[in-house]
Amino acid sequence: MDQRVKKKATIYDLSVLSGSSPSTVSAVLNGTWRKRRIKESTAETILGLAERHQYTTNLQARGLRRSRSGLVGLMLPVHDNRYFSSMAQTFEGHVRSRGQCPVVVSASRDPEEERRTAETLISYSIDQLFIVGATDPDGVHEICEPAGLKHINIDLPGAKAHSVISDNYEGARMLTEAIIRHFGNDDPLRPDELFLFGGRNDHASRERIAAFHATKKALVGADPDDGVQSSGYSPDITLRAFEALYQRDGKLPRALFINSSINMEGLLRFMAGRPAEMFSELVVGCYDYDPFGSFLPFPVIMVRQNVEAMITKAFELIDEPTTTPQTFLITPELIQPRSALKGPLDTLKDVA
Amino acid sequence: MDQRVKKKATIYDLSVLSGSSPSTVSAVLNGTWRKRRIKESTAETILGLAERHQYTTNLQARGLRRSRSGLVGLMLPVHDNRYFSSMAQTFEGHVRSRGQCPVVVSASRDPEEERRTAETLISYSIDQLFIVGATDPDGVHEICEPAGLKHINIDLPGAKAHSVISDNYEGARMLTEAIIRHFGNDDPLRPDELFLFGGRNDHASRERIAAFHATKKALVGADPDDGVQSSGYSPDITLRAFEALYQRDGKLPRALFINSSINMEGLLRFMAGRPAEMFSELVVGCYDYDPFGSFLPFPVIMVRQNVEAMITKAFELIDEPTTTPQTFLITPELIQPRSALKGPLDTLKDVA
DNA sequence: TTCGCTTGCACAATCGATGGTGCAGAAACT
DNA sequence: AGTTTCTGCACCATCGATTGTGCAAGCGAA
Repeated sequence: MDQRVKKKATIYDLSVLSGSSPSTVSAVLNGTWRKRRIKESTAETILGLAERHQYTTNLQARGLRRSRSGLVGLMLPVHDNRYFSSMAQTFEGHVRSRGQCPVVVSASRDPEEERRTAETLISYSIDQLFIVGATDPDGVHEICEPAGLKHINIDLPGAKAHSVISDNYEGARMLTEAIIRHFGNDDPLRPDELFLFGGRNDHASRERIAAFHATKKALVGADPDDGVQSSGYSPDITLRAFEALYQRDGKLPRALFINSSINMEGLLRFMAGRPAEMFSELVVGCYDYDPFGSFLPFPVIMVRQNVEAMITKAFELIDEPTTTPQTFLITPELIQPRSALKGPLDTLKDVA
Repeated sequence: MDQRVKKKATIYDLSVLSGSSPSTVSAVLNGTWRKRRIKESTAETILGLAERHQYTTNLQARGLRRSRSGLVGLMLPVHDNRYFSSMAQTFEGHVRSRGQCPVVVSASRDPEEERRTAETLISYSIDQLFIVGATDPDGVHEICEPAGLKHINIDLPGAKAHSVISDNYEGARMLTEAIIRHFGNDDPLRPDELFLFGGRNDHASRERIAAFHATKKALVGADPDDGVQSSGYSPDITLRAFEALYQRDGKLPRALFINSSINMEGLLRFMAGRPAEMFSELVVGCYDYDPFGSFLPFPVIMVRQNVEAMITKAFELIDEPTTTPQTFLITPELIQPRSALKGPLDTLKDVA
């Protein structure tokens, strides 16, 4: 009856067992049997057999035939970061609720890796690809386009496909303003007391830096050229930038605008081994939200990008017929220090 | 020459173009052509054509034929957590270096979802499955086994397949001891001043709770029954547990053992809106490492599970012929407060 | 009784790649 | 020259599911 170490049952096995043809079995199992005018009793027989023999569809075969796979891809720069991991979590929920299978991979912010990854995913006939924070979105587009793969950019925009991104300018404006206002009028911040760290030459960083400049200039009157220290998206490079500045000035500035939580880890590395008092006067604004980061011993104002809204919008767009590429801005949210917000995990049920 | 919107080139297309048979083309493209005694010049011709026409292998077709896919699966409870996201990051590195394609999915700590997910992955003929923190590892095993899918448990052990897990007892022992010793002899901790929060009825929690009990009893002399508050792996349930305790005692205990970083987020929620001073005397031990968590305004001693070692060991084991299931313990590391450790992201190259 | 429609299903091609087998023609050997 | 051994490749079945098409049996109507 049951086949222990045997291979998995196929429609051909069930065909023999049921006395029906493989095509009938197939129709019954994939739900198209009414359309094919299969008798109810036949269907029941086959479904019973399928159950008993633990039949499961070979999705590679189906995918080959249909040239779709039911897989939906999410390409991240990295996993190990709360912004991107919450993206993955949210994405999974959406894909699952559509009855498809989420596949999350990271491409390390490497344009070459991004293209290779896209190619691999295409080879598996994934149905859609969500490209998050790609270094070279248009390069990926060039891979997806000829393959007829629907794709959309998230977090960093491309010119060849729709993009859903944070309103980085507005977010950085809010954040810069909040940092400055945090000092009040008694002891206002001077231009050389607020620095920006992190980011590289991508759209998000450029927007944020522009907003930083403009807002700083508007509110504290000036912004010296050395106020921005690009240090990539690397904790260690950021650490070295802090060390260099500290070396130069003999102290840290009173206020920091940190371009991402990854760069913020550079600050942590700078803090490690140094006395806590050294940071007691510090005020930090961080473009990204991390619940633990929000409770550091000094005020950390954060910007939470609206991941849920971005993913939702992306799903809306990706199904639409292709039009000329547009970029959609999603306004992020300013988060006051010491805030523990709900996240995608909160929708999961849990038992104590 | 090039086919714009056309479908992707197949070996049949190249077969026509090159004048060779499909099987020859196939052999050339998958590298087995020397074994098949294909002339070098023939191979070159075909490779040239493949290049020119942007041929890429249809991996679903290959997978169907070979009944393997080149996909390696990682099943996580959730993405949005530094422990699991670092697991994903590390895993990806390993899989990539083996020339395969990582697929990361989460199953929400739901036994049913875990089994469904495994089944889906099997339907895609994934080659191996790494099962992380599964609620019901043996249930997943029952799915993998008949399908002939190599699998291994990580983080939470199963009885039916090899498991690689943290030495939870030792980790919790170290952590409990470190918490207690943190108070020194001047003002030693009393039994009713140290509570454990979080966890559920799984192997890891049981071990940790056992070590907590034993160590606490050994070092502070006793451990009242109410010293352990299971609150699942949910921030909100943990929050409510804190609130209940606070309600009861009118204050927080001086020391907390928190079972995971997810539960730690429950503490953050408790902190939100309450004055920082309320926590100035608190000492926390957290079983999990989160770089931001390490720098909270009170001492947070953390346990970092050795993800790299666990993944490495798991890869070693999964290739070996199946023997009787064994559990391998990987010793975690005690992390002093205010430590910013390197993680899997540090191996990535970055540009400023 | 015969025509025509419906019901219920079987047949067979197809998706793209793989790999066992077989077979010409050339080269080597007797 | 005849036989054996390589070379170099073509042929074809196969993986499992899908789907357009065809067709026999059943049934009602004329």
